[in-house]
Amino acid sequence: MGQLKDAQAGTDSEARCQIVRSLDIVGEKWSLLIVRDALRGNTRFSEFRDSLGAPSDILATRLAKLVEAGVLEKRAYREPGSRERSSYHLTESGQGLALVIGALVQWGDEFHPYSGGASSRMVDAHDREPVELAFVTASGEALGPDEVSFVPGPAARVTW
Amino acid sequence: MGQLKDAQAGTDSEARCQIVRSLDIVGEKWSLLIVRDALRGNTRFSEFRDSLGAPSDILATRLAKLVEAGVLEKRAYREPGSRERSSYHLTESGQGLALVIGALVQWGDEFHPYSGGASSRMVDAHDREPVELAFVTASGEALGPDEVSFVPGPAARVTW
DNA sequence: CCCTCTCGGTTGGAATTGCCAATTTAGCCA
DNA sequence: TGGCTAAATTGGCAATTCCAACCGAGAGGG
Repeated sequence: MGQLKDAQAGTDSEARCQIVRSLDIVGEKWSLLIVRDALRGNTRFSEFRDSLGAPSDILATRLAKLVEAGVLEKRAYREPGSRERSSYHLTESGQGLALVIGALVQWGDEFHPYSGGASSRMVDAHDREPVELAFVTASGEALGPDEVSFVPGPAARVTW
Repeated sequence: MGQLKDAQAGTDSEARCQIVRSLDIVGEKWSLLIVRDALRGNTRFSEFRDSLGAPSDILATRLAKLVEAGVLEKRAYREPGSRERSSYHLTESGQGLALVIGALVQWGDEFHPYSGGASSRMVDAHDREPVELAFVTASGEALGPDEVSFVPGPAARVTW
C-alpha cells in the first residue's frame, strides 16, 4: 500500500508506525510475491510475469518501486547473441524480507492448513534441516506469539 | 488481497502457494493494521475506525472477512445503559499473526529505519525484556534470513 | 536492407476496489 | 415523541488493477 498517506491527522509519512511504513513498501498487491519469486532465484521480467501471472504493467510498476525502495537492484545482463536486458536481484534488504515471507508461510501452515499438507517448507540452506520462525529473547529462549507485546519505541508519537 | 483468484492456470484456490493463501486473508489494505490494533487491545468498531482512520465501509468489510476467516471473533457486549453491541477479539489464529506483524516491524526497523529511532519495540510480555524474531533450527540455533531456503512441501503443485 | 523474433516494457479502456460524506438502523433514555 | 450513540450501509466519485494489444531496440536470417 503506497497509499496510507496520512491515516491519522498530524502524522507525517516518516513518523508513522513502522508497520505502515513497511506496508508502504511491500504491502501492495503482487509486491511480496515478486520478492518470494526473487528468493526462489527468479531475476527476469518474463520469469516474474510467467511465474506469477501478474499483469505486465503492474509488474513494471512494482519492480520500479521495489528498486527505488532498495529491495531489489536492477542490473543489466547480456546473453550471447542477445541484446542487453534488465534483471532484478535481491539486496540485503530484500533478503531480509525472508522474515516476512516466512512468517506468512508459517502462520498459514499453522492456522489455515491446506488439507493436502504444507505447500512450502523452510529449511537451513546448508544442511536442509527444517527451521521455524520464533520470537527469541536475548538469552536465546523461544517465546510464543502470545507471550510478546508490542510497545512504543523512542520514536513513537501519536500512533505506533 | 482476496483476489489472486487463479494466478496460474490449473491451480485451484486450495492448492495455491501458502503465501498467496495467507495474503488472501490478511493481504488486503487495512487488514493487518486492524490485527495490529487488536493486538494493542482494541476491540470495537469505533476504536478501529478512530485509531486507524479507515473508512467505515472498508472497516466493516474487513472485520467481516477476518471473522469469517477465523482471525477475529465477534462477540456481543453491553455497557450499562446501552444496547447490545459488537466487539471483535483475536482468536488463536489472530494472535499468531503477531509473527507477521513482528516480521514487518523488525524488517522495517532494520532496513528502513526512521531517523528518530524505532517507533515500536517487541518485548517479552512477562518481564518486558526485548525479543526479536529469528529463524531457529530444531537444536535452538538462530539463523539469518540469508541462511534459510524455502522449498516445496508435500502439497506443492505447479507453484508453491 | 528488410523481415521477423524476443524480451521488456507501454498504452488504452473496462472493471474492480477504495474513499468520503451522508444516511440508516437499533435499542436506550428522557 | 424525539434525541443519543455505536455500528454499520449507501451513493457518487477517485484511484487502482486488469486485460489485450501494441511498441521498440537490438539480433539473426534471407
